Amino acid sequence: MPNTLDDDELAAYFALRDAGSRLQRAVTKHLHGHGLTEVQFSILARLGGSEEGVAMTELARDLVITKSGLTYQAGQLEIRGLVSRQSSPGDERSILVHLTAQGAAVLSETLPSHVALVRELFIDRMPRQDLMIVRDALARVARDG
Amino acid sequence: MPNTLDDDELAAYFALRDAGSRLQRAVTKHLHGHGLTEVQFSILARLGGSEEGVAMTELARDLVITKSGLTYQAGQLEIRGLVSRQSSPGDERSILVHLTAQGAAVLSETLPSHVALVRELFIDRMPRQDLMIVRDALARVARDG
DNA sequence: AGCACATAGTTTGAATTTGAACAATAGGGG
DNA sequence: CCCCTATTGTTCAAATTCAAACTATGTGCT
Repeated sequence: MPNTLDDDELAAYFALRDAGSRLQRAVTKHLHGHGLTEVQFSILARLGGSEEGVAMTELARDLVITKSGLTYQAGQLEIRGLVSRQSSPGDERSILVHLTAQGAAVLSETLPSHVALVRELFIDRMPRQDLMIVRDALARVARDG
Repeated sequence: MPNTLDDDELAAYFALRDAGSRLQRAVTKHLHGHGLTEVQFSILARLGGSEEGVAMTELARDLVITKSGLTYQAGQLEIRGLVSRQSSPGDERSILVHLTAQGAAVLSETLPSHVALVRELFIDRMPRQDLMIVRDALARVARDG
């Protein structure tokens, strides 16, 4: 394991970092047109798949953001009426975050064009076979264990 | 081009976003131990390959950050004596940023373990053949033109 | 029960990032 | 040369992010 990267390795590393940056930038710009930051959208998207609500800590872990950052953004979304927070029946410390009807409406307004953008910038730029390899390869990156 | 993503496509999208997040998080943590933010490190790394200096706008474009953000971080690095700024001989508007000797020292202290980390978390987690596919596929993501 | 430790979420203040407005220089056409 | 527009970099205020300290609740052990 030498402490240098050859040209191919360096190119792969930069490709990953640049692809992530460029895609994030494009997505951020698109979401801004819908009045959402990327973090806010990812919160709504994650809540969209859960009728029972999601606890703050789990939400922060899933979205790879800090707990304090989530507290701030959950507060912003709550002010706008897109999510609600209620303490968990089982654990008095835990707060379950839910999508409100209004939040669900914003999500379904935003999701189709978000998906179209992801398809245009990422999915449709490579053959399906390569996409599968990328999926499996990236799933192992920086994964614990 | 439907406005939904099938399971494979969704998995690939999340794999890219999550891989980027996890790798960034690990890299950020490592660099913090060397007294650098990721943006600061990327500035030093980019300057490391250029003896003539790099203009602010070009630097911001290469690193996919805003110009004002770069102004701030270049100022931080200049205060610490790691970079210097001087107006370009050719264009009076342009500012060329250079690595100082001290900046080069910090870079060469940090780079080997950074590279080792990238190798451990990314490069060494997939066969070389897949790495090449990932490199080529990601190079096309969200690329203009 | 009582104590120690772990976990959930918030608060706080500082650092960073952003977008818009701004000042200065460059370049092209009349 | 003069105007018009584009480009370069900075400044400013506001928004966001972070890490550390903090409060409150759960869990296990004795």
